Amino acid sequence: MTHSEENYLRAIYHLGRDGDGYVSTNAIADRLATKPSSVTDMVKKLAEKGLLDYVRYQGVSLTESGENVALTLIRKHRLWEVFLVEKLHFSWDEVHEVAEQLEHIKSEKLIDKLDALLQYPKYDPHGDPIPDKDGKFERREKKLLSEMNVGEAGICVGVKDSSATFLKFLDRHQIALGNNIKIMEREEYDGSLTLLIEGREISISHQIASNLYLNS
Amino acid sequence: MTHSEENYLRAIYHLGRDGDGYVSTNAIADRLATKPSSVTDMVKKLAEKGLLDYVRYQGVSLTESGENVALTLIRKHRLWEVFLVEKLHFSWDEVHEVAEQLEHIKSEKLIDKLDALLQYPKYDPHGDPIPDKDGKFERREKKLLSEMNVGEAGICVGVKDSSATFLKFLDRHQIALGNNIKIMEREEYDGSLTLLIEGREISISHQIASNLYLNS
DNA sequence: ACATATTTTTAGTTTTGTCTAAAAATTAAT
DNA sequence: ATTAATTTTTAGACAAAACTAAAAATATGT
Repeated sequence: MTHSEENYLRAIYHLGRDGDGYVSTNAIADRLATKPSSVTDMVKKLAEKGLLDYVRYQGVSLTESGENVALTLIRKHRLWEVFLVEKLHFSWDEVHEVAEQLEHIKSEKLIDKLDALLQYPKYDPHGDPIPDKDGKFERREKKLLSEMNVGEAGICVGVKDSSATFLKFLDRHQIALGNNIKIMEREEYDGSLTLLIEGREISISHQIASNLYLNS
Repeated sequence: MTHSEENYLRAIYHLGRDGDGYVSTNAIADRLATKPSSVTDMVKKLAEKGLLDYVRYQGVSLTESGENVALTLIRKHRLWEVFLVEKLHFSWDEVHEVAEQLEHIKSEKLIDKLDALLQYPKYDPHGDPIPDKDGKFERREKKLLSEMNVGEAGICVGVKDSSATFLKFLDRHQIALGNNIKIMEREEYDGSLTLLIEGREISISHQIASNLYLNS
């Protein structure tokens, strides 16, 4: 399994999550910043290896073994992210890039020991669940802040967009996972919300609200 | 800088250490388990980039910038080895393989933070010195056990051979870095030694003795 | 339904790092 | 010193993963 093949599988897994499972060539190309023709080539190779189901002009979906590989990668990626934040004091907007490299290190023992060092975390720094050795993970109940009603409250448990720009925005506005958030008001005109976060009152746009998850 | 290029530079650094600095094509090929013709190609490329001095049919030596790259890699490799032993409880014979992968991770911040987490160690688990950010390291005074005289004593500070087989041998015979060792007797016939290690008496062959360093 | 637009695939290149086989240079031996 | 052995380099090929440009299939709009 090469780095490149692994990157494809992880991308296809993520793209399949928010869809019916079938992923288009263009979608993969976009996500990996590559050309559709390159995707076609790679997708054929992965299908050969039994990691993908592929029908020409239709798209691909992960086979069971493909999904297993993807879940192992995601496990590694997210464990490394926890390590970087907890042990090396990286901020949550800096970890993705480095974890993307670390996830390709091949050593089962390494990842199991790392898991133990971190005391078997269930969620990464962005609130995403970490699969266990068998690829199982808790699918936590959560809902988008933008879809909640005035008066409701909850704990911030995740972000939908985990780009560095968004995460830095949250830092600047002192919004963090674990914060207690209550919706005080919704502006009809633009959908912006007034929130009570850990005692402070703050106003955020609809765009921001649609990228924050609260528990439910 | 690709993984492969980095591997060549590190290999050339190590081969240059125990020699006059000039390294032969075959020596590199052997160390990297590749063919001499491949080495010639790569060596040309690295010379193009100003990392090596290369004269056809003569061999190569690192330029200053080549040596800097090599020292950075060695720094990363050895820091990761310390991490694996200290934090993840790997044994010293298991770390090399994994560190060989980890040393290629590109993130200056990562390595500085790791250095801090480990409290700026000066030596790796095999007693080899860890270069600092500027590539400087202490060249510790040490001598081979095989070259010491009966009656002399010292602390075990390093191994010359750091292959897994040798390290496991030392484990089995309870010989570890930091141990106090005194030479009790030398057998003239085969050069084997009787040692007093931390109170225990033990006999080792010349081969073993010529791969153990004591301080001096 | 038909023409047009979009998506996907094919065909043919490129780059990187490797290889084999053969040629050239260097080193060793008698 | 000339031949033989070894080392190193060249030349040509290959696999992986990407690309461009053009062709084929699918989807869309009126």
